[in-house]
Amino acid sequence: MTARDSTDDPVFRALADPTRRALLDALFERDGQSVQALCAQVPEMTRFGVMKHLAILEEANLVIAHRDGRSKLHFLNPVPIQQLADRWIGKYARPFTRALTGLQQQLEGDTSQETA
Amino acid sequence: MTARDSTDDPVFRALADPTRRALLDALFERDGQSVQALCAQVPEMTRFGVMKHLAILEEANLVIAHRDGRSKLHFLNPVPIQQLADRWIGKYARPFTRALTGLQQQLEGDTSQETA
DNA sequence: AGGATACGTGACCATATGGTCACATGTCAA
DNA sequence: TTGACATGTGACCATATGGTCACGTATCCT
Repeated sequence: MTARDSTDDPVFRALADPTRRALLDALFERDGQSVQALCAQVPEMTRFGVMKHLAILEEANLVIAHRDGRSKLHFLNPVPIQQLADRWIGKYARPFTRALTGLQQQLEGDTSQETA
Repeated sequence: MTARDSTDDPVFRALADPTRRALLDALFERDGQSVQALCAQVPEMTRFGVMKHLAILEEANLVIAHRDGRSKLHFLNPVPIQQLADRWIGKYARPFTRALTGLQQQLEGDTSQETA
């Protein structure tokens, strides 16, 4: 339920491809790269493939780009990943917290675990 | 580079589907559910579809399952998500840290930003 | 102006993916 | 031991996805 109508679905999907993650890594190393510069870092693929991946990253708002003269510069936007970490991954990546909330629920007499 | 030969690619791919995330959520709410119980929480899909998704989650090690009599019980395994958070997402979800390292590089006279 | 450079678009193809079904297997309980 | 129940398998199909290409447009430099 919470996961299906979530707005960060495009982010999850964008991150699912290793080439796209490689592009993010490249931008992490050096921000504001052009299409060409990014192509050079993914040599096993043509420019068109890279451009498609960049478009997907842009749609997921993971990359922000603007033209500068005849080249287009790409900048990494960490905000969606931040949000993912905050409102989804953190939920699973904190079994510690989870154990605590579970304990707290028991102490407070919460019986939601028993329904169905 | 770092992202492409990464071993948590199956985890990323598994998380890319909203149905799969919904299944994880369901297991988060109540652990150790059978296929049937999980099917009941994804009513828009047949049992076979759910089983396929569960298989993918198992392959990604996000779900651990074992048979119990004539039913198969599924348990959430948060470890892969933990690792994802630790060695990938945290890198982007800490612009604070990043700003600091960037500043440090500048202070140390690091010129890697200028190459190409 | 004119050529070289850099990016954009649409068509196109192969394959991966999501989903369903008929059928088979294993398990419990009367 | 029979039947109902719960899961497993393989084939199968439609579409989404990843990738390439021919061609077009915008920009810079001389």
